[in-house]
Amino acid sequence: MPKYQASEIEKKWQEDWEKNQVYQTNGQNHSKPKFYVLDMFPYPSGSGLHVGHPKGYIATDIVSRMKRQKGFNVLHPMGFDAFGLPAENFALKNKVHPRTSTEKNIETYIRQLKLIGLDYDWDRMISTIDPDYYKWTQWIFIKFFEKGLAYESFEPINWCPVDKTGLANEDLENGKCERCGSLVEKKLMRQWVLRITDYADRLLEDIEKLTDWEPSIKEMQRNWIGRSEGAEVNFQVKGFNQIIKIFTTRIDTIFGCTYVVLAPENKLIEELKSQISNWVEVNKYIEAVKNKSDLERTDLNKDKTGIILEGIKAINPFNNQEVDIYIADYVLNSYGTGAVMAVPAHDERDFEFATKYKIEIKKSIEAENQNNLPMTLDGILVDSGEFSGLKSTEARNEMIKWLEDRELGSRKINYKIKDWVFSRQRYWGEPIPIIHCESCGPVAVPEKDLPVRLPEVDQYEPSGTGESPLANMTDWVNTKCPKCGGTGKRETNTMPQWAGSSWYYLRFIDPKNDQQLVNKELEKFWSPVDLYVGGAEHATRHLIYARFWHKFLFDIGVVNHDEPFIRLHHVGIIMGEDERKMSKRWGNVINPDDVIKEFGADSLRLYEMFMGPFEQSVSWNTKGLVGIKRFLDKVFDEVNKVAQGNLEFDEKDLKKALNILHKTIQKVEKDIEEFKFNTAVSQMMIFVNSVMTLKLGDEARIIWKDFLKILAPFAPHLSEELWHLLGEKDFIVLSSWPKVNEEYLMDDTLNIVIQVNGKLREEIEVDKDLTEKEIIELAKKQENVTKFLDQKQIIKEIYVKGKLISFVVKD
RNA sequence: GCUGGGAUGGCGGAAUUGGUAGACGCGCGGGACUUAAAAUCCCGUAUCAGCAAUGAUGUGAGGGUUCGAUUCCCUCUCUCAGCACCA
Repeated sequence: MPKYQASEIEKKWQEDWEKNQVYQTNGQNHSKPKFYVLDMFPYPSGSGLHVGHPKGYIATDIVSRMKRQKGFNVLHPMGFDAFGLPAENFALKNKVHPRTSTEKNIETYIRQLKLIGLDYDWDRMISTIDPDYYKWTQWIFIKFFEKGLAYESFEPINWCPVDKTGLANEDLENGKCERCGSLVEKKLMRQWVLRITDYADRLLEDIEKLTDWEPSIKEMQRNWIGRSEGAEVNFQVKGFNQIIKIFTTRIDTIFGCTYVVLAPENKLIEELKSQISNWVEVNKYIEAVKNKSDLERTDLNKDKTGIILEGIKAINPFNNQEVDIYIADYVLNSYGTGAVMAVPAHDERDFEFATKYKIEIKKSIEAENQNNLPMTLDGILVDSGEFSGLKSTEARNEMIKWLEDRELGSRKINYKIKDWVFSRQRYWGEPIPIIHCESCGPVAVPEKDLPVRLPEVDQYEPSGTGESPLANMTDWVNTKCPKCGGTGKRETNTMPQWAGSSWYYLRFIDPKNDQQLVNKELEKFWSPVDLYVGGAEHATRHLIYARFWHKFLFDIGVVNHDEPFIRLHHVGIIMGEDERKMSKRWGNVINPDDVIKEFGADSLRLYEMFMGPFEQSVSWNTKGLVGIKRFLDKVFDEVNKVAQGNLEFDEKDLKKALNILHKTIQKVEKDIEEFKFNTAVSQMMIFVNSVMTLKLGDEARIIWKDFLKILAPFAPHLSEELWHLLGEKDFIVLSSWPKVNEEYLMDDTLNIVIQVNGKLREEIEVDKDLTEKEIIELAKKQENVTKFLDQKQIIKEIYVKGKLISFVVKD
């Protein structure tokens, strides 16, 4: 008998599949239903793939193969997100041009991915660094610019001193740079910003439409967008024209307001400067705050600090009471109006501050059994003038109406999400297609001049001055204004890593189109992406950005749907054998190439699916692979026996085999749909363990062929080999998925469990045609049941059809 | 602090309209084959008592609903992830 030689088999079929182009998507065939399944494309780092990376790719591969077998026109493409910091830093470190190193890395990735036997249509591969690709990234930017959604801003932004670039809010983790972990500084600089806040409401509301997304990811997005409903209230500065606008979600507590706080960066302070009698001290405080890092400022454990503005008072519009004005760094300038009304009795932060600075604490809400201050729950208003006695919820509506009638404020919704800081002071990114003209201001590069190619430079290290390395390229920078023909300078900032990935899924539909971003008819057929799989770390980054761009493209008529991804699954991380994240630093990285060499790609695929629930993180365990290899060995040996023929036959066994086969088809199909790959694999093991003991004669060929068809998405190479061994000429990967025959699913007998007072006492096997009455009578006769029924009164008999009988007895 | 998950044998994990807890795999114990080893095959494997039949206990802790709870409700502990002075 031959032995299962994975590497030979895999090489042979990979070459054969490629030669016959079995995985090429026919983009024009719209007669079959479509299925677009997509992996979050990787950025090709220098260290290549480790075994954790392909887990999600294997899952989508299995789904796409099953869908193909079920008659769908499948689109399953792969590409590379090749711009951005990691690629550039790798290149800097290794003293090569980023393009050279990136292209080399892409080659490595493709080689590794091909070894795994994934069914990508490589003809559609895209790379974000390809000028034919980033032409359209730039085109989208210009559309944003034309619609006023891309604008220049001069506000202070997050600046990473190590990576030497500005960052978006989404690029931070606990006040540190998500890439390199350095403390982020505030830096005042010119930057391009995308007005994502204009879409905040739609991004939030449409989460409801994403019924096939995991709830956890949706919740993260909701929190990130952070909508809060409240009111803006005008507090006039006594005796002056200036108005302090504050934002609050708890206007019902306003009669308890005893002071007002401005953020140290609030521009109003400069206007009030001349009225502030202790300006010297105040200015000192503001300077001190400026020198603090963001992390110091936002440290929750620290004491709250602030300073009173002497000489001025604010007036509470509801009761005309004069209250003190403070500045304090616990108020953020970047949220709401950068000013708050402080109600120490009903807000923890205000309470802490008021206690420290001995400010009056005035109660205006009462709730049952809540006597301790601060009391932050809703309740009944007290000492609140005409609003006393109202419930908080009612009061909020009434009081906003009151304000609006008098034009002293209005209903207001605020979001935590900030506009997207979109420029990077780095070399390796898409140039922002803008020309600055002395007379016209910033002007978009005309569409016919796209792409604006990233020039080749010798020095691409970041300058650290806030200028992009491109600024030194005078030949490139100096140009003509497309509008007036006068002298112009090119924008030298580049786009962030996230730009290219915010729309790439559209390009796969029509990757070679140089006339438009995507053909609208093709887009209509293929969009949206039916299944999208990738890491959970993208929940509030890539996935929000991509939804934002997609909605914009929808608004300008480029796409036909307003959400890009119908169904989303996140893949759980594979940890090292030491239960730490796989990393060079820990020396626990496992390379798929090595695993494939030793066990074969099919074993790797099956093992990664069998390890545990798909979404959960699990540790790698090489011993676990042994079990999978044994399983595939068994399949190989059994089918070889079947191929040799001369097997014994038993009619009863055939019935059993058909029963287990069809149960397996049904379960595997359902499990793949539900992303429960681990139980699909166990079911296939159950099938093999039981069928290998049966006498099936020549019928075995039929049984095993059907089984190979459902094994094929998991272990395509082995299945293909054995399929041909059983005499088939066409490819199994193009065969049709077996249909479940209900007739074979029926069992002849039922196992009925008998309980007495809820305790399991006996199990009986009965004919499936017996009536309820007959089964109960039979149950009562069982020795181990009579034992417990004896001398007792049966007060209840419960029968769960086909499953269980429960007697309830009393002495 | 807020939000969302999770806790089941020695290990990874199964079990959903409340109905046989521990499927499948690893590991471990015993046996067969072998001069021997590996591989392979067979049997066993939650805990306690028992030769066994069987009985008792058992799904993070405590309570509740129910004939019956890993599953539903209440209280709590631990843990993972995301956000975090967002007014």
